[in-house]
Amino acid sequence: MSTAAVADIRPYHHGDLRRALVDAAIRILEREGPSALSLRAVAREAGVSPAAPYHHFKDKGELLDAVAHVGWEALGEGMSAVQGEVPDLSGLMTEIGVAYVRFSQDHPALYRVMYDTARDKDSLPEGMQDKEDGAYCLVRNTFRSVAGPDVPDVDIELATIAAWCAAHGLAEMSGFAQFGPLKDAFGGDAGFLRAVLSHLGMFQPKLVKPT
Amino acid sequence: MSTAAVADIRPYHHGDLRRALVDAAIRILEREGPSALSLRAVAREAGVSPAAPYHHFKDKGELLDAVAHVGWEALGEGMSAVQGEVPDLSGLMTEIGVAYVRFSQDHPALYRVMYDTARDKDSLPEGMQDKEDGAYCLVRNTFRSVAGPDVPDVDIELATIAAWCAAHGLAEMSGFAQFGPLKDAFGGDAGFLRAVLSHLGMFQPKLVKPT
DNA sequence: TGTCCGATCTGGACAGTGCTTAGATAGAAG
DNA sequence: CTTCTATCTAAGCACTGTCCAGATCGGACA
Repeated sequence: MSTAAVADIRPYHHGDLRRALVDAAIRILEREGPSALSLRAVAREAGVSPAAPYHHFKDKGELLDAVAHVGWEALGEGMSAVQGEVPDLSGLMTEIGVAYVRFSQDHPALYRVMYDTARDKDSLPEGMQDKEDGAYCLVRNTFRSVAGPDVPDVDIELATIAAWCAAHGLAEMSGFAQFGPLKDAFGGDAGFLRAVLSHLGMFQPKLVKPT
Repeated sequence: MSTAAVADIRPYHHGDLRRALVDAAIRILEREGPSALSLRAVAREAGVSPAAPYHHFKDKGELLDAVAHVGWEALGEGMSAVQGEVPDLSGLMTEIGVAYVRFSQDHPALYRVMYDTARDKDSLPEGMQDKEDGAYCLVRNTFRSVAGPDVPDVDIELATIAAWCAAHGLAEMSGFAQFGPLKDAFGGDAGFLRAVLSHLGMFQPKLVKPT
């Protein structure tokens, strides 16, 4: 009878359940963390039977893949956003690193899923190196711009890998906020974070090509 | 009747079940990976009822803590072992980093558990900074030896954190071996690994105190 | 317009999980 | 030899991922 409700997203079979499930999963992730993310809970959150997801995803892993993909897109956008805000190229890499770690702090559960699903497949996350606008490409292109044209590609790739490893390690460690030396390091302004990043040679363009 | 069997570790109630459970867990971890590590599977592997572990560990998490602790001890030993093998202090940090990544490659499942159990507690892994011989202390002390006495403690700490983050990030990435640029990077000799480490300023003592 | 088809969703079931409780067992202490 | 206490088992609860038979409904085709 009340089919006229404003946002009663339940017209026929469900409209776009696949999308709704991914959204529901992210909602649970942000609200209760990764340990609460069961397939049944997602179905419950979306107001659907426990077996419904299986008509859109092969299994739970495939749902998580879709969730992770959304995460990679968001991370890529967050990293791209700082590009116009920094005047000198010298500080750009550092700010991209800050944006990366910030994302992992703002969406810790999502960030975890992004790497966990990839780990189960023994391959780098798909969304990470998507097309031209993937987050990985962004870093590599930035290195390419910062470095002179005389720097060979292999060094650019090496630098990108090193920077990515450092940022990822930093992001993981930032979760352990109670630890003495790391306390207050990742909260508030990113001063300490920038200090650690500056200790990592990769984020100083002059070190792109070490002797 | 056959109580005279050589290694029939089942004398009374079980002897030392706690230890046996941790060993069984690690065995499962190395054989089938983290996803197969259920408490019931551990009990099965140890030849004991599913409820038996609860007399030695509050819950599954506490068992994993014990497993992780064994892992941290092994990692610390692995990192310490290279100390006598490198003549110059300059290369020592790099070799410690290599030892760290190597451990994560040799025991990927155990390595994952070591960080996962810590993450649930929002604090750095306990075993990591144990006593004087913890792995973290080893790195800090090495930095202390490499750097001159004029380098303040805060910079040593900063360098240790940065190095740890970089090594951890590298260890995590080394699992994604299928990725183009990383392919062959972590296998065989550690040449590529050393190259990436050298790109990370932290592993070059001269960079301990950046301007 | 009416009928059927195929995609979508439900209800129920199965094995496996973490964990609890009540009771059995056996080593040690009296 | 009895008793006590730590250890272990059996049975069961709520939950999970996954599959299956059947219900439902939108759209295509007549």
